[in-house]
Amino acid sequence: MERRVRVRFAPSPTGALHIGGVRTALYNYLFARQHGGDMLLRIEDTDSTRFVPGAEEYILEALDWLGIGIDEGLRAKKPSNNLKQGEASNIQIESVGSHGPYRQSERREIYHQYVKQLLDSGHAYIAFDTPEELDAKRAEIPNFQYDARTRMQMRNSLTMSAEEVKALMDKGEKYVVRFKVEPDEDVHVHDLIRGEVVINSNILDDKVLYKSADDLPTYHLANIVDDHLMEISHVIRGEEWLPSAPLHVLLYRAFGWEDTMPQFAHLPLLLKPDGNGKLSKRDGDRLGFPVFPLEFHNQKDGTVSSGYRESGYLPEAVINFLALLGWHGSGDQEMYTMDELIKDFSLDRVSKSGAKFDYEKGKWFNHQYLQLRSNEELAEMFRPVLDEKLSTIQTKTQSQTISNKDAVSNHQLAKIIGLVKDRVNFVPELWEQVNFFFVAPTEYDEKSLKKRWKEDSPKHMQELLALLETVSEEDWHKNEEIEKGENEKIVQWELDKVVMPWIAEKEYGVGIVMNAFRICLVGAARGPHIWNITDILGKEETLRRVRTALEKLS
RNA sequence: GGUGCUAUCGUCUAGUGGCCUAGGACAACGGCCUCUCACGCCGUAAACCCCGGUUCGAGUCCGGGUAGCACUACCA
Repeated sequence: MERRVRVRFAPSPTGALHIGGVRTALYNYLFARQHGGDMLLRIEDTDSTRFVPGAEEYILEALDWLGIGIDEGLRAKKPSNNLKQGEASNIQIESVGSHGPYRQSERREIYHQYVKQLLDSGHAYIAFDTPEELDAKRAEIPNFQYDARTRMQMRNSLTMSAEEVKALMDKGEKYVVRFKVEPDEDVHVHDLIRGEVVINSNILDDKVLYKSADDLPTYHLANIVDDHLMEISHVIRGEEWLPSAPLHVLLYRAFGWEDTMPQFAHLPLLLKPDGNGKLSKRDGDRLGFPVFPLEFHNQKDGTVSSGYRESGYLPEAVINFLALLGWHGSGDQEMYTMDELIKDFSLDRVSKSGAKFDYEKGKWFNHQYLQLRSNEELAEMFRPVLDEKLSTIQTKTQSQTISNKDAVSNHQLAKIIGLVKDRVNFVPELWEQVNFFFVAPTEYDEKSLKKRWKEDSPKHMQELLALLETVSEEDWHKNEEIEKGENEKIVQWELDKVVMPWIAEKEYGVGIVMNAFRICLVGAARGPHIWNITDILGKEETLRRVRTALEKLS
């Protein structure tokens, strides 16, 4: 039977969406798109005590930012990519589709019906054991498990008369509904990634399916009922669910839904970069990289978690990076657009073993995608960073160290960024590369001075100053592209034609003069090509900086 | 403790019995380019967990060890 592909991402709103969860969402999305199916988003909020306000919005906004589209269920109503850092999310949530509601807390009545079905068919029973009683039992008996061996010693509807049970329920006694697992049976789970997994039912316990305390089912029941009702064809989720997959198979069987049971695929876990174990929020804090897509302000515990977006990551880089963590394409390709991923994705190319989170590679991906963005786009992204930096400097120094601050047009900024973008991994890092264009050096890098500022340098700079003063404003910026060899171009600057012959004639040495000049302009021996710098700075500012340096360094 | 999953360079991985003298990418290292720092380009180093078995032939199949991870809640 060819079934329409319908997959779901079903997070719990218990905080920020973990990067591992993002990858799960991505794989689901790629699978759905590839098969022309539906990607649903369902919120699994059956644990009312762990609900964190804002988490739902956060999840939807994160997926929206990354371009992981939702066809059905809950999704962000309008994209909001222009949030300032730290600003609370203001997204609207909309619900689309005919299989709703898509929040489990809004599906109580539906679950009642199915709990009753299991009770009536004898696949489940009511248990009155309190958490305290269970704790006592666990303390008393090592490895205690509520199952076929022990349930007849407990307080439940199997050991009590119907009248007793009814009396207790009428009295308002809290109870749970437990799944009655039949012993001595090998349960087979067919996993698309791992193949056949067999577990004996003896090791399964009688899982709680429903708790009367908050009138909500537990994950297991809600999950199976919803996946069935929502006609989910494939369940793609983290490996941590593999041990409970047999229970889920048993549930499908108990409901009589085995013929439409979804196919399972359990994804390998994302591991800590160092040592072992699952990647956690704390690893991010400890090792200094984000574990969440977006910055998150947890209203419940007051913590703030850094995000990829706020750290300067491009969504396409995060997607590419995540896609390759646990999956590999059919060839040696590393750079993938979302469309290419959709084409090439395949569950049987998902690896079985956990993947250590390699943050360095993530940086490399961002570098690659940054180069692909236009200078204008980058200028737009960098503008807020620049404004902030400049205003702090201005208030801090109280002095007018900022040259042409107000004159930085988008065009000019884009031009500057074009000179340096290939040396940064992140947009905010641009500042370290371009700061000298906006702020004249007030001090000079010691190491550079030691190596590049020689005894003769002041004399050289005096002469260079005199020479440069003779250059007309027009010639100052003049340059032309000339062919050099096969499809290689070189920019020939007019200033080069003026300065180089002078150096040659005086036999000063290009390196020593140019580096001293560079120190005057930049404050250190770094930066783009010198004539690009003089071009951006302009004649007046260039000469001013040389004079300043001469004063300070002579 | 029990159950399950997993096991190739430091890391992500390719590899589905001969194409493997084990390939690619990140990181590292070296060189080239060059007025500087980068980028880029070129190159180097770097791995089949162990022990058996099957086979003419094993990274690849099987068994056993070992190790790592996950699960073992009225959490998901």
